Amino acid sequence: MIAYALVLALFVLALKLIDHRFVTKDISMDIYLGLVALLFTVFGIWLGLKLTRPQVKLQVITPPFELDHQKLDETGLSQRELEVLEMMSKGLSNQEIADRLFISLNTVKTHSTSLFTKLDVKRRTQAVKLAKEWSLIP
Amino acid sequence: MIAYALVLALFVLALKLIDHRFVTKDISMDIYLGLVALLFTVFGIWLGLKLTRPQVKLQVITPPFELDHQKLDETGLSQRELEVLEMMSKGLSNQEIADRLFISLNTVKTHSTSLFTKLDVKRRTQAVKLAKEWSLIP
DNA sequence: GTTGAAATCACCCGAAAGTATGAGGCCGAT
DNA sequence: ATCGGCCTCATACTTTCGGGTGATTTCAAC
Repeated sequence: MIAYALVLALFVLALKLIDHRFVTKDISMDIYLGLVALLFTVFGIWLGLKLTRPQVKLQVITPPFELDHQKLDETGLSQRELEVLEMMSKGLSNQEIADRLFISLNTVKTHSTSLFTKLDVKRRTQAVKLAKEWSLIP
Repeated sequence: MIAYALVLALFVLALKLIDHRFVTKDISMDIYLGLVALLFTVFGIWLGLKLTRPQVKLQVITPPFELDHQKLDETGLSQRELEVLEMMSKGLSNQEIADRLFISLNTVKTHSTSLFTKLDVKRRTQAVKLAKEWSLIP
């Protein structure tokens, strides 16, 4: 605030100086006006930048997850398989997944096996890693 | 460019209009100057914003991984345990980790067990998930 | 010079994960 | 109507994981 007031005062001072110099030398009104306009345009640009720059904060944004349908189609994963995969990524065991999905442990194993085949991996940790890289899961 | 020229022309026109109106009415020079200054300050602000805004591109930056030493100390993980954890996150089996680290499978198991205890998790998938959230691994 | 943390390894055992194979029901497409 | 994919489940088997326990060595710190 004080800084802005000071700068403004300086400008006004400059204005007055130019005023006197030009008026005494009887130079055309248009040129004088042009100078003033130019001066305050520059001032405006400076002011605008000063006011908006701090607002542009550098911050790391975590982009919201969005499923890559294209990649999903490529893998050929079914809905159920994707669900199981997602739960794996949350660190759940096969039994916990079975319980949450109201299906048997064996069925979860079947899904996981076929899911591993489609992703061409051998372990759930690999599957999760790959699925994240391919934006199949958050 | 053309747009800017047009806007500038408009401003000059407005200036002239004000000029005529005020001069004919014989209003004080200071007020006239003040108005001009204000007008061009606003113009400057607008111009400055127009020119700089497009430069501020919205882009998602993947921040380079940096280990959170603070969190690492909190967990009390040893160097070897961290290594094992990192390899787990790459989807490697205990045997593969043992081979890459030139240690026995049993030793890897020991490390993983103590690592699970320190992170308070039960499975490697949970450990990997947590470690990522805590910036212990990329 | 003891103490303690870290790293190494071993053995056992049960639990979980993963493989192989088969099978039944459902549904949409040819 | 039959064919294929999906979902479901089962049995049997192998492999991997993880817990428990104990031991040795090294190395730095007190």
